Amino acid sequence: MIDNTPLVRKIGAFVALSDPELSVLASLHKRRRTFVAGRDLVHQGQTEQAAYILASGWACSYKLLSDGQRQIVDFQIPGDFLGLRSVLLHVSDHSIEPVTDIEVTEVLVADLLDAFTQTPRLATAVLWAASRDEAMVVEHLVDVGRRNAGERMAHFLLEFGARLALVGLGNKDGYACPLTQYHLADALGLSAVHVNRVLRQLREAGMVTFRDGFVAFDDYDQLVKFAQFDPSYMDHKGPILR
Amino acid sequence: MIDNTPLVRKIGAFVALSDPELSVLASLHKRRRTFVAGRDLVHQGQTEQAAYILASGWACSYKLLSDGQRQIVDFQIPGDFLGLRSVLLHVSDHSIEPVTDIEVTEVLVADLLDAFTQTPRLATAVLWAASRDEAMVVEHLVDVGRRNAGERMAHFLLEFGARLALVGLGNKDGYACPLTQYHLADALGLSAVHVNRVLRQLREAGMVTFRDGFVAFDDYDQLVKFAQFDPSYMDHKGPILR
DNA sequence: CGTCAGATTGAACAGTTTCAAGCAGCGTGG
DNA sequence: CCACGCTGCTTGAAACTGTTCAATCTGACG
Repeated sequence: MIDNTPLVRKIGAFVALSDPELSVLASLHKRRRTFVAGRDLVHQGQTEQAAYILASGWACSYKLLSDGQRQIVDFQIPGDFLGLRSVLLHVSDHSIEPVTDIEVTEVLVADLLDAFTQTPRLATAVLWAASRDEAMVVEHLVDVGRRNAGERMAHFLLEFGARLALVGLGNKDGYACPLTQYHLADALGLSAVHVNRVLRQLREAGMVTFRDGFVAFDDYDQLVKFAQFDPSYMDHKGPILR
Repeated sequence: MIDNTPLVRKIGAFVALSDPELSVLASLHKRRRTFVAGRDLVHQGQTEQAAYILASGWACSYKLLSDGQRQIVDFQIPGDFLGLRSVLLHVSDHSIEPVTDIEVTEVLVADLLDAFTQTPRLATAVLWAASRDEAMVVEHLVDVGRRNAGERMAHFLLEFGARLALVGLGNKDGYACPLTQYHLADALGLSAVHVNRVLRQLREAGMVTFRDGFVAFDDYDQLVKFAQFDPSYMDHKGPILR
């Protein structure tokens, strides 16, 4: 391994990368930048921006309705792309807010597309990464469309635990979670008041406790059952492309 | 133009394709197959299946919960991929049901990935197509998470009109729509009963009429306003890659 | 010490679901 | 040719889930 950035770890899980491929990948990382929590990096409707790879911290992508409501589409954790879709579609269909202070590395689209020419397997890998992101949005849609508030919250907390576990930031006991109840409300399509009540119910039922920036799974198995959580769509058992 | 399949039309809207690229694209189309309405082509959890490109008819992709509820993630119309994500992730995270009888052409993943090696621009184009699909799922998520039943229905019908217009199957007067009220319910996260009521309200308000397999926009502008519909995320003004 | 973001709780209210019933159209088999 | 069963649509009433409004509380920070 030449490099061991979060992106390499993520993509390497799908495609077994050769040394030349690793160096092309490394050359994509341009400027390193930091953004402070709460100050949007990308605004809905913006054009001509760059994409980023999140190195540390949490961010979220969201859409604002004209009546002021917002829907958080997804949260990003280290190793995830920020704004890749925006850049490909040429206009950002969403905004991106750092949930915490974050560090990112900039990726210029032109460089990314050039890299595809040099190592087409990289294109496949990025397509895979995009598919995986889409799968998460899809699961989120199911959450919001067909689960009640309790199941929705439980499922969300479990899913995030699984995602964080993949990058070494959590396990079946729990994880550090910088989200506010307002973030949860906007992500789950609930009111902040109801989020608070639902969290209390789950806590009193002895399943999860979310407090002081930490999610603690008090009874993981019961929670999995309650949420009908099936992590199979997130499984990846080693490189698929050799 | 060597070829004029729905896929070429779709991808050509993003990448200006050269003749060699067109022929690689044409070589992807293998067996032509048909499936009857209601009989799933792909089942959740299935592995090792092929991807398809829809040539005629409508399909939908959905996820089933263990309690029997279902959430329709998206509907596919001619030119759309079926099961591309499943194939990349190696396991299908969803099922696919033909809404009408459909015709598809099979695409073998191996061929697709080979094609990327021969013409990397094709990889970019497919990545773009996947991003566009993801953008639609995202908008769907906003629908379900933050709009009430009336707005949700109105927005959905408008969005579909716009999508169909892109492939010449609809305009601002309306479009042929083979969906049942049950399909709408499962897509919008509502009960079938409520779908019926909401359709009545929209009809009585003089905005849209959905009857006998046809959506008629009675007052397009009013409906756009009511639904807070902003089609900018679907716009594409000619090839982005030259 | 005052302010502000975030969390918490209660009570009234609204939107949506569920249950129940009935109707229309259509294809099938007796 | 008609009765039957099935799918899809329609409507009303009761029940429930989640929202809104309003108030209070806490800890962090300047």
